[in-house]
Amino acid sequence: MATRPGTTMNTIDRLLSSELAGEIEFLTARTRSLGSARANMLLEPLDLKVRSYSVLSLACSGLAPTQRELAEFLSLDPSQIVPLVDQLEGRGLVERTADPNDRRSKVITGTKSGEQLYTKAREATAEGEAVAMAKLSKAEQETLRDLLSRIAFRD
Amino acid sequence: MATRPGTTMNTIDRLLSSELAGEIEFLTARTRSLGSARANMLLEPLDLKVRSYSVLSLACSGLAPTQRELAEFLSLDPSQIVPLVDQLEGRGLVERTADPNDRRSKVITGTKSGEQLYTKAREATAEGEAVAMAKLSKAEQETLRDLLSRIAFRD
DNA sequence: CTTAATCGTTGACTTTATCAAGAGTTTAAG
DNA sequence: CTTAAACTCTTGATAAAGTCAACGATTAAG
Repeated sequence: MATRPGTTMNTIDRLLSSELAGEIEFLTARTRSLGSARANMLLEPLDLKVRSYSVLSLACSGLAPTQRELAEFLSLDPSQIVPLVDQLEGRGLVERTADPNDRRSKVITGTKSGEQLYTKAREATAEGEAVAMAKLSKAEQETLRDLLSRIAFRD
Repeated sequence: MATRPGTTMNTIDRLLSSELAGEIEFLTARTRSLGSARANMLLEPLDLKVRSYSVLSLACSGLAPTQRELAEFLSLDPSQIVPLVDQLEGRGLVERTADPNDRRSKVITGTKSGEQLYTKAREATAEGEAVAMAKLSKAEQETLRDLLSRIAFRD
């Protein structure tokens, strides 16, 4: 399928007719690439990245996750959680507490200043999300959230 | 918000009530992480990964993309395209051709054997997509594709 | 003709991903 | 109770991916 001569088309519009452009795998990859780039920009003034923000968010959720749980939920290797928590703990934003029920595990919880920073960070990611979904109606946004949630957590 | 004692909950169900679990940014990141892991598994017998598959797909699309266009469409740095094309070209799957209109650019096109491999690879990724979207109705699948496409290519 | 901009490529460097092994803790079996 | 197996965090090695500046060749602008 060739481009009609005479029409000026940018790269994206041209390749949009490819089979790849219709694949969910590709669409999610591109969406998350653009989204995390923007989120990282918005989080930079707070010295956070998407990764550290995600850990901080769960730490401040009141759900008292262990590092193992963070790794599973965030699709990361347990060994990747260690330096993330190290850094946040070093800044006084989260705390490691030995789980009294199972002293192998360490529960990660947000400190006061951790929660204060999280509040600001949450505003940043909310803004990023608003920008990303600007072209969707509120109803469509909720539909997208529901559909993605169901395929991200099937099982 | 604490878990009711007496109920046994796995990690994912517990953390599903977190604020993070409702963020599009997080949902797309998790979806693509699970999806690309599965796609890589299914593509492994063909000695392809999601990355090389994507390049092969666009090379076989008939749209004759340049390396620059591949980079932009795939959200990659131009320097990352080089070894990807090198590898595919070394296997005789794609060809680099100097663009006659602009000899700075190199157009990437699939060879006969490249197209044959792409046919098989496309079946693999289609199966992966079917697994990922198993819990969604056909109508919901098309809705998801449309919504994602609109936020992946806004502008 | 000169200058600036673009494309592919290379190389250096940082970040992220993957994997095996170890110390401490808990669970299960005998 | 004791021993073996399984689990959690941590470390370290290694591979893969991302970022960025610079260069030769080519094209576009003035």
